[in-house]
Amino acid sequence: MSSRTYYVTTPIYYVNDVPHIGHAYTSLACDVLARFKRLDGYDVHFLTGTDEHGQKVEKAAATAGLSPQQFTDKVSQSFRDLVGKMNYSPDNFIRTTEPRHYKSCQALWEKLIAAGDIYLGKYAGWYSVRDETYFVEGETEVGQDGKRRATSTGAEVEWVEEPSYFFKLSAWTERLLAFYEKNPRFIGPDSRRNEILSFVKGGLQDLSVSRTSFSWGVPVPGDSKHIMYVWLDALTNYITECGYPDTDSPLWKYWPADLHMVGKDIIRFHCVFWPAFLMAAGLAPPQRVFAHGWWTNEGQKMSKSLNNAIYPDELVKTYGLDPVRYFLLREVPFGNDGDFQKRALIGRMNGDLANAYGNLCQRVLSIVAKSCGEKIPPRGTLTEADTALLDRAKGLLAIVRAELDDQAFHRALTAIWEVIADANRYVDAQAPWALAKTDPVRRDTVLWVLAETIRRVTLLVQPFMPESAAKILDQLGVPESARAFASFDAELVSGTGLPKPQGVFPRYVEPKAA
RNA sequence: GGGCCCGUAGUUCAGUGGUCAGAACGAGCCGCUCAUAACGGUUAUGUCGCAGGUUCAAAUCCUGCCGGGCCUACCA
Repeated sequence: MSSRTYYVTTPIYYVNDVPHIGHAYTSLACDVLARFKRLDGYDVHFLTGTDEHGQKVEKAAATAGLSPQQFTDKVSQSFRDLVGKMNYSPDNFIRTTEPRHYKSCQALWEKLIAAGDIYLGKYAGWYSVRDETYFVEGETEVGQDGKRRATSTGAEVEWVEEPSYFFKLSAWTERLLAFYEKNPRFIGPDSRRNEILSFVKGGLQDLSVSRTSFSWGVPVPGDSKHIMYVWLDALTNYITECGYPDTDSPLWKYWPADLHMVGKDIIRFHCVFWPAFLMAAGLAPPQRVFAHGWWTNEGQKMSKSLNNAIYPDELVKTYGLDPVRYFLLREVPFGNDGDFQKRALIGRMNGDLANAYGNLCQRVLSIVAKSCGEKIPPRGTLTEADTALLDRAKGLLAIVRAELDDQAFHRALTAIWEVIADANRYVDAQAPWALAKTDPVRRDTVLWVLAETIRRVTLLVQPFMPESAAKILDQLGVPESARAFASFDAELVSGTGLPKPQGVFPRYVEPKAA
């Protein structure tokens, strides 16, 4: 294994929800990076899992007539199932209810206590019984009747105080700003970085990191009335996985993580609280946190009341797995919000996959099958047009590598598809079907150049569409041992026997309206 | 209220001072026939949100306005 490690994580998903397209999207992005880095020779660790503590879970379990543990066992499984359905390749699936995680959280807690960054205080605020939540003063207003209510929900609130441990976040403002300054790539995209910066510059308040109002959580060491704040608990999963507190663990080599992929809603926890916790405990913060955007459904926000959430299994069933994977990362600049449109998905599926890429493979491979004895044709002298196309294909690896290091999936794919378009132009310009009669030697060379171009393109497609890419590489006679990027420059060998070509990307035809 | 971002062809977007403002998809026309009726060539479409200003020169910088989005702490 390579000494270059790459540790990428999804957020751990909160089990009070069934997996929808948002979860699928985050994990997909991580999966593509993990697969790419493995092919590129890194020692990769890809982690996903579920966050299983908190009041909502405790309540939902009670409603379902289950113990919290039974309840989370059940819901956690639906996220585990998503891994298979979407063909993700995590190295592990962590759950915050695992004993090793309790140990890790408590060890971190004790470190923070020892460092003087956690103290016992009082948590006070405007509590709404109906909403079961606290509001800060600014989120409430006093009505005509003299009663104070939460502005957002309209529920009456009362002043409540409870003992709570606090993390001295206020003391970290300057150190965090210095950290962001020194690590300009810590937060992506830039728009989010700006938001975090202005948030932190506004000054930080101490953070309540324990609760006494419910019990489904990690107990605070030495004070069993308290359980840990779910975010302190949840974030810690990233180091639990690496063996914390045992820094001699074989997995500790992966820390600090190269990338925490998150949705834009949880960026603050990852970019402010998490590095502060880690630095306070004397641990290195992650290298980078990237926040992607949200999907809307045909222009509308997805919500429970509209009942318009998009579920990955339904998409996969209708359109196939790889087209969905491709669409999600190609359609929208990663980091922006995106609108999910059926029409757009079908357009990508038919235009980019079936017509451009699939048909390119098919038209080339079928001539090879018919005219070259089902073998990789011999390669003759290369013309300028040949080397021009081959050079563009060769250059793709460096481009895709750079784009993916910026999480610019859409740009990586655009670059690959430009070469596919070049290849289609090249087919028309060279017209191998005409060369069959006039110059079969030249025809063979043209076909070799095309097959070789498809090989390079397809190696790079692997992380995005693993199954489809594998089928194409099979049809090109590329052995599995030659599919990592170490073999990127190992050109096709003339004379290699080939199987019968078969279409890999079917066109999508709308079923007759019911 | 404060802060950040956006408004460019039918659609999605690229373009941060300087050739006639670009791409993709969609549309029209032409070509090809190897291929999943796929592929290639070509044409057309824009008061670059509005109004001022700076400059030899602005989609690109500044100001104001209109429209839209996001952030503004313990509820994941």
